This record gives sequence, C-alpha cells and structure tokens, in this order.
Amino acid sequence: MELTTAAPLPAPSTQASHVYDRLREDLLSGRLAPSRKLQMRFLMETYQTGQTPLREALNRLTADGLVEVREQRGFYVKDVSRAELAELTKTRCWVEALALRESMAASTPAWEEQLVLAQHRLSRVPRSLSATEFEDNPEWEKLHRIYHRTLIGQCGSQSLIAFCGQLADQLYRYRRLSISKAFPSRHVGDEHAAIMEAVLSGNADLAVKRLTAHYQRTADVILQDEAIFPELRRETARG
Amino acid sequence: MELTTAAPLPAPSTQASHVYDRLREDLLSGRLAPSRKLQMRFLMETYQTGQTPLREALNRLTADGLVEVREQRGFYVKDVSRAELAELTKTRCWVEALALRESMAASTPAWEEQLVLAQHRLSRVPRSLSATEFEDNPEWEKLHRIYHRTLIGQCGSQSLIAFCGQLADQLYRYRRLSISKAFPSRHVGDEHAAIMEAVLSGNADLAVKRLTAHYQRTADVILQDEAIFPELRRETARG
DNA sequence: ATTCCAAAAAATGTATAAATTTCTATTGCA
DNA sequence: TGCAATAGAAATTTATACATTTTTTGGAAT
Repeated sequence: MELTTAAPLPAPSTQASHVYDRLREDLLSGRLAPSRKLQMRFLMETYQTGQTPLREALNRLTADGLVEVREQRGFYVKDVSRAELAELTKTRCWVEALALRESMAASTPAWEEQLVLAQHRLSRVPRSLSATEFEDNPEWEKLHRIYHRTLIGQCGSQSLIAFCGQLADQLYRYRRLSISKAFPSRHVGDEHAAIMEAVLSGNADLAVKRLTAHYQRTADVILQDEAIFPELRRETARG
Repeated sequence: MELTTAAPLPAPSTQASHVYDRLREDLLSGRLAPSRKLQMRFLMETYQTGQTPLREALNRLTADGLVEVREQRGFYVKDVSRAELAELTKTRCWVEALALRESMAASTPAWEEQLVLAQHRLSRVPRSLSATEFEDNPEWEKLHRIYHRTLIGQCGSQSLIAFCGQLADQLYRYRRLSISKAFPSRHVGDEHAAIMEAVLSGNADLAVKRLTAHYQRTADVILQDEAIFPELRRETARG
C-alpha cells in the first residue's frame, strides 16, 4: 500500500486551463487593457499555445464577464464604465446582503470559527507590499477573498456563492485598474473586523449595513478616479 | 440610399451559435439525458459539424449550468438530483424576490403596461397543445418566460437579470424531465394574474409571497415525481 | 467626397497528430 | 483456483496545422 493511492483531483494538467489562469490574471491586473481587441495571432505568440486551448480559455472568460465576444469579429477585453461599476456594486450589495442574512440564519459554531480564522489571518498580512507607495500584495488579496467568501459561505446555495464570486472578480478588476491612491487612508482592516463582530453578535441588520457600506466606499473611491474613466471621449485624437 | 443601410445585428450566422441553440434545446427537453456522456464523435455525427464549433457550444453550455466538463475526460450532461432541484428553487425564490422588490421600487407606468401586456398574452395561449394529455406548447413557454422576465425587468441590474435567466433555464429542464401529470390540475394562469395584481397594487410583500409560492409549488410537484429521481440506484442492472 | 471593388487580414471550421484515459487481458501471488 | 495488480491496446480527449469564409482596409472610379 502506498501513502497516496490516487490523487482525486490530479491537477488541471490541460493546457487550456493553464492559459485560462494566465489570461485571467492579465485581465484582472489590467495588463490587458479594457476594450482591447484580443487577436488570435497575438495571443498565440504571447502565451505560446495553439488556437484550441485559447478559444476554450476565452469562452470561459466570457462566461466570467471578463471578455466579450462579437460574432465573427473576435474577442475583446470587457470595457469598463462608471455606469457598469455602479451597477455591479449595487448588485453585489443586494445579493451579498441576501447571502449574508441566510448564512447568519443557518449559522453554526464551525462556521463562526471559520470566520474568526479568516478575519484573523487577513489582519496579520499587510495590505501593501511597500510602505511608501501602494503595491498590491497577492497574499492579502487571497486572504481577503477567502474572508468575503466565508461570510456568505453558509447560505446554502452553491449557485448564489458562485454568482457572488463572479461579481467579486469583475469588481476586483476595477480596483486593480484604479490608481487608488486613497486606499491607504482607509482602515479596511477595521471594517472587516466590524463586520465580523456584527455577524458574531447575531445582528444581521448591522452586519448587512456594514458590509454594503464597505463595498460602497470602495466603489466611491474608484468612481472618483479620473484616470480610469476618461471624461470626454476623444476617439479621434484631436482630429 | 437604401432602406436598410446595415443590419446592426446581422443574426448569429456562425455555426457554433447554431449548434449551441440545437444542443441547448436537446438538453432542456431531456432528449439528452442527465449524466449522459457527450462524446465528440457522437455529437459530430448527430449535429453534422466539426469539433471547433462543438467545443465552443459546449463551453457556453457549461457556463449556463447545463453541461459539466471534467478535465481531460470530456463533457457530460449535468446530472439532476432532488437536492439540486431544492437548492435551485430556494435560490430562485430568494433572488427573484429581491429583483421583484427592486423592480417595484423603480416602477414606471411603461413597465406596468409591459407587465399587463405580457400577462394578457400569456393568458390567451393554451398551456398544452393537446386537450386530452399534456403536450408542451412552445408558444406558451416563450410567453411564460417573457412574463417572468418582465416581472424582474425593472430592477436595474443586467447581471441580476441574467442570473435569474440561468436559474430559470436550469429549472425549466427539471420541468421538462418530469412527467408532470399534475400540472393540468393547477391553475397557473390564475397564479400569474394574482402576482400581477399584487404588483400593480404596490403590495410588494404580497407579490413576493405569491411569486415564491408559485415557484415552490412547481418544485413540489416535480420532487414527488418518482420517474425522474430513482429511489435506489441500480448501477449494475442485476448483472 | 462618396461609392464600389479588390486585396489583405482575421475569424471560423476541417482534418490530422499527440497525449491521456479507459478498458482488457495477462501475469503474479495467496 | 480466485483475486489483485500491471502492462498493453483501444478509444477518446486535447492540441496543431491547414483550409475556408467573412470582415476589414485601401485605392480607384464615378
């Protein structure tokens, strides 16, 4: 008998999954700019792969709302706009409020412990890698995601959780696109602690209020970022 | 000058979209049975097309929750279960309750008129094509979908509406899979009228109560259908 | 300046090759 | 003789290369 008889999930060895991960990272980080055309030739050279895995990846990303496909004229990076940011945020507040209430209604000691752990771990990692200027910390992002996922994780609906995940991804891209100099001034750690505190005390109204305020504040900061949303459209550069 | 300068949406002329539509119809109708393996060779012969358009269609259907993909071992028709039916129904009740409330909060005369029209048109078409036994009427299904889409259509969130559409599709498959002899005994037309009446009177609580009861009743009928959910699993048929 | 036509570019689709999984049958051991 | 493990063969999924179709672009003629 071996210790490891057979890996249940033998890792996504397929090339399509690998390209999907890389493309996704480049979309979320903004390295692939909004509304940019994703030409096959360019993608094949950049990611060193064939069309089949690429099409597979692009189709999945379309479902995630990060890529847009126009029949017979190719794939494009999903465009951004103030209107969409506002709508996504509004939707996320509605849906996560719902999911959080249901989670709290179905609360268990094990779930509360998960939440305490997630919040604790998040609080122990710095938001930015650099002390002088803001520099995205992947570890923090990962733990942040887990924390918010845990909040709604007890609601009892896989599809609802998955939908929240999609909204989170799309909004995450906005955050990354924004220069977000204002972020350091916010005490997001305190906000996370305050949400958890309300959850543990069983006060659903307060927990929802704090959670939605948390999301709204983030959106407000990005909405004010002039760099990401061009005021006047200048398609033909002063022609 | 021509009358039609350029068609804004020149119809999905691509083969992938065509296969997607046909596959989708066969999945929703149950002609492709749950948990069945979708082999490329079989699909290519059945739908008379190549692999590229097929993979494209299958990937989209995976995003719709009608097909499941397992890395390196192919595509499968999404399986059904009592647990999933219950969870989908629960989620739909939650999310559509939310969307309906927001629609009503943002109500306009134009929207109310849309709703009246949708309900009227639905009421004028027979639920079944045959009077003696139940036979699915595509026209009724189409109008039914429009009616429910209209109810939540004023909520102001495209992504929320799209999510509701996905849930509707997945649940529609359960309805089609079920023999549903009990359906004729229900007066679904009255239920639709009652929901609309509550909406027009501005009573959100009542409208939501009637809408969720409407969905729950449908699920309860299907849950009792012994034909779709095998009690004991008999994988090796008395071999 | 506008329209029409031709050439180029790019997306969609087909056929073929490579890699992985699954099935089958044989071998080894109790 | 029966069971488990293993190795080889078949089938199937995944990836590549090539062909076709559609869109876009550029230029010439009206």
